[in-house]
Amino acid sequence: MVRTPCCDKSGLRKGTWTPEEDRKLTAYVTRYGCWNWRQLPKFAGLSRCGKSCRLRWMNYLRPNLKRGNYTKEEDELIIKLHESLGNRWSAIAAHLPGRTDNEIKNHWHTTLNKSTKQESRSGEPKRSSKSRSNREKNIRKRRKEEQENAPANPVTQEILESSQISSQPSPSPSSSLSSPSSDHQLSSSNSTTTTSDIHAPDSSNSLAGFSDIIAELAAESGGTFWTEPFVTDYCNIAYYPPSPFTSEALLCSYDYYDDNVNTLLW
DNA sequence: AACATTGCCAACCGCTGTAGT
DNA sequence: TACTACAGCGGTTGGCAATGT
Repeated sequence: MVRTPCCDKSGLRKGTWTPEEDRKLTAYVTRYGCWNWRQLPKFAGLSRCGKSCRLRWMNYLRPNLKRGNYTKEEDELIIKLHESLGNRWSAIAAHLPGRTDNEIKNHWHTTLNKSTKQESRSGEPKRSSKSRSNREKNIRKRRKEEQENAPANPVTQEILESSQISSQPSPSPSSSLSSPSSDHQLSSSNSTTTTSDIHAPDSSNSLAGFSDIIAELAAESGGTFWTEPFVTDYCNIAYYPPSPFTSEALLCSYDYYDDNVNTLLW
């Protein structure tokens, strides 16, 4: 993960998502769906690439995501599925509602992989893949520090690089493992997303009286209020700007959110 | 107390498959 | 058929907290 708050060449933000960015993305996707990840950040007022937005939504902001400890049953299921499916994490995730492929993958590499290896070769001095990767990580770290501290002499640089032991694993035939799109049951991204696909806020919620608040906020925030999704600090109300599909702005309640999203938003 | 190592996991990168033209 | 754009996948990275020395 690249957490350092920085911008890439094209001015797009990278690294950790801020609560404000989360709010904007959540507000936009829940209202309009992910009709086009590439274009979405522009309309949602985010300085992120579409890919990053998609990942953030799928792995963290999406409603009904299960977070926290894995149950024994889940662990057993993952191990079993991994035996039959291999590293097809999205296919495995399809069997565990509320869990994302990324989360399962992390869990596998940090916990399950270790325990399965321990079982398969007990007696042998154990060296988990994780600790190996950590050693490699430290080597990389030191190497990086050395390079940063090293004088910018191209010859020295070349010698350093040529003496490096590659810590990169050999390329795996990941392409052969790529799952067909039919596996992607969790996919919420396609251009034909309908309003019923979207967890649309319940418009029956009474919002009378909030228009004044919104008008006030609009005055306070200047022009940006009308160009970005906005979540008020006062109540479970979000303001949505016009989308590419509708010219009407909308006020919506967040009451339908599950605990995860509520925690994030409030 | 200070430093080193390990574990966790969010996020990025590069590649592939698919759909549209 | 070839090309392009996009979504999605799996591998990898690296920040940070916890733990060990």
